[in-house]
Amino acid sequence: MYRIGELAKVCEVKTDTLRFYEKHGLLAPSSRTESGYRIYTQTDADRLRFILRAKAVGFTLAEISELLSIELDKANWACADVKGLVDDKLSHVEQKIAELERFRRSLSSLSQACCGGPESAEHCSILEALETNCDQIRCENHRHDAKQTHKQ
Amino acid sequence: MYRIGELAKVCEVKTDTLRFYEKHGLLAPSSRTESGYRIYTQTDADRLRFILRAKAVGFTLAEISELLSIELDKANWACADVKGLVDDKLSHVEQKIAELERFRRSLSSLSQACCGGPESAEHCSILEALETNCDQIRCENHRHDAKQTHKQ
DNA sequence: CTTGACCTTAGATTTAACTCTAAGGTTTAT
DNA sequence: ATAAACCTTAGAGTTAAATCTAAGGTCAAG
Ligand SMILES: [Zn+2]
Ligand SMILES: [Zn+2]
Ligand SMILES: [Zn+2]
Ligand SMILES: [Zn+2]
Repeated sequence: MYRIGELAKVCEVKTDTLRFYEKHGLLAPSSRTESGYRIYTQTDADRLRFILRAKAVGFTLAEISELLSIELDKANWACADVKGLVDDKLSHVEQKIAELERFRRSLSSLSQACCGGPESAEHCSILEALETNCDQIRCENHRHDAKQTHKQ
Repeated sequence: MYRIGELAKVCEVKTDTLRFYEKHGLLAPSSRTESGYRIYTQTDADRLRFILRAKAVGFTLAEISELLSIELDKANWACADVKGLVDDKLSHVEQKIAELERFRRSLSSLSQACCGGPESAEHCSILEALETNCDQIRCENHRHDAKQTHKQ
């Protein structure tokens, strides 16, 4: 039996978070004291840990709600249903990774094209790429107009 | 010279977006008609394309504001400043990718541990992993209690 | 001269997951 | 018995980047 602050401490979340989960139907305390304080049982704590593990693999709270309703009524759901949720999430995550990979490659090209030195940005390859077309980044370092080479 | 709807069309954004960029200091039309309609010049259009290219490589609008203020006053900024913005963004993107990669690996393990069949989820490896510890996923397929093997 | 496409504004709504605030009641220890 | 720590509620604020709404003004064509 835990009060909200105790459960929050053992699970390393804030009391606000537990009230938020309750408001959103993810986790309600099994009972209340006469004065209205929330009382969580071990079962409640286990449910919270389920939620936190699901969060740790990337599920949103809406998805976790689905998982919890399956968890509470396993007999009426199939492995296919559970795996479906996981696979949907997996492909979503893979899509997001692909987008970020595109960002990473573009940024990396931009970075490599710029000397990063103390010279004026008037001829910075990064700015030039953004002015014209990011696909056409000249990956060799740009030259600043002065005859002197870049300071190292 | 474009009116808002024309510029929106050639750059494939919504008029709402252009008004939003104006409200947030990213792009203001060079003038207005007597009746208040926005008039964008070619320079304005170029600035919009700069913004859109920067978005395409992952910069937020706040970061794009910084880039734009450098772009408008290149002589007083160094390559180092520009490259710094790019490198900060790059490491941020890499961090985000790393997190999503952890999600991807966990989800992939979960997916592989589940038969995905029409059998009851009572012994689903995915749910068991979320109940106990996601790090200890048995990657061989679980067995359902019935003697019959899973339907293919 | 009216229809329809386009434009104006300010402000509300969306999404996700909290986080914070204000104003007050309860428990526990000293 | 009083102070500190804890609890309660409803509701507002945060972040990012739009997107939508309402109520109304402008302009070209037929
Ligand atoms: Zn340089
Ligand atoms: Zn440079
Ligand atoms: Zn199965
Ligand atoms: Zn399963």
